[in-house]
Amino acid sequence: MLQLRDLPTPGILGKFAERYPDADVTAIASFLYLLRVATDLSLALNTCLSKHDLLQGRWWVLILLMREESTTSTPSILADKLGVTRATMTGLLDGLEQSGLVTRVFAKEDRRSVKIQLTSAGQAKLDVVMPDYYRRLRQCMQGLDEEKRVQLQQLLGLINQGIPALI
Amino acid sequence: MLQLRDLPTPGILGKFAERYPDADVTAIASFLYLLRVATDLSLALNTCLSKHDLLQGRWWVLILLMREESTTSTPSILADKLGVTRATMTGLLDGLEQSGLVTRVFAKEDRRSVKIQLTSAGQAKLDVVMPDYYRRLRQCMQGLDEEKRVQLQQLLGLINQGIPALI
DNA sequence: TTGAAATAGTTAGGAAGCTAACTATAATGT
DNA sequence: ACATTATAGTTAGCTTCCTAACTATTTCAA
Repeated sequence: MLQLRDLPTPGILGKFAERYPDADVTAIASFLYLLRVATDLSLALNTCLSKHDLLQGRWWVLILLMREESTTSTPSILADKLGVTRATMTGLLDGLEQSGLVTRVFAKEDRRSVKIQLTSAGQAKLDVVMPDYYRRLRQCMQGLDEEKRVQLQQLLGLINQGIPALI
Repeated sequence: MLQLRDLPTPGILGKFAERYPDADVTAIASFLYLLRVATDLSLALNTCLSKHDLLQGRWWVLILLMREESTTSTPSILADKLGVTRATMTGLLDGLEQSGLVTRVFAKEDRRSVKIQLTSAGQAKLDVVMPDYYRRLRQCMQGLDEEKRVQLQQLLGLINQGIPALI
């Protein structure tokens, strides 16, 4: 995502704002810091997951399956929910199937389709990973009380509304 | 980064919190929403940049060069500032050099080293891209007044302090 | 009812990141 | 002085994402 380690100093922002009058320095600073913190969170999450032989893509697939009453879904639904292409989902499922965490079951009602089923090994994997992840996340966020968490979500909501303007 | 489109509903979070008592539902919701908004911002930024035949990696390199008084740097310094490996930087610079936006100049004082120089075409590219980017970013962030921007940065700072606990 | 269009999943090939190994040069320490 | 170590940059091969093209099946419409 945002690899940039070297966020602009006020001095640099000022210099750029001089050449480019459209620059809104506090908007830029907030935007870059948001991307930076989110990137660091995502990297930390990956580090945490890789201790359990998982990365975000495969981990999310397991969680999406566990959300279902039947612990079952299809590649295309999973792809939509995860925001990846079906081609990418094929690869993720290949990996998970090889590790024995999910199985492909051919559907009878629509022979184009495949059901993806969380295996007991997959559920067992989640039962190890999730408590670890939740414990760490609780610690990570303990600096924000409930009020601040609500505040943060409101501010993020405002930015979210602005995203279409960026495209 | 976070591809997940389908953020957990309160109901799903409750179900998971039942099975995994370590879950802190407001922490999880804030964390996921932060990752989600940041991901959407990053995707939107890429969309904006790709209209100018750039992606984030190469664009940041141009900006880092422009920050320098001499519009000059070296691959390893650029790699450090961008948070990528030197191998990745080699690839980015290959692309930028092919497009004529930077040049490699062999250094006399240390013959292991190469100076990377922003070309006038590179500067011209920035002079087109940056105003567009700044204009869009201003619009995107206009829902937050100065006070809210400060608040956001403070909240992000608190989360940032917690990141080591996640690793 | 059968030809066209839509849908599910996979495969092939490309982009951009990574690590590890390599070459060349410089710095260091005995 | 010269062997060792460190540094600068590149190359090679891996991963994981993407798009586009493909196969198989189902749906729809004249």
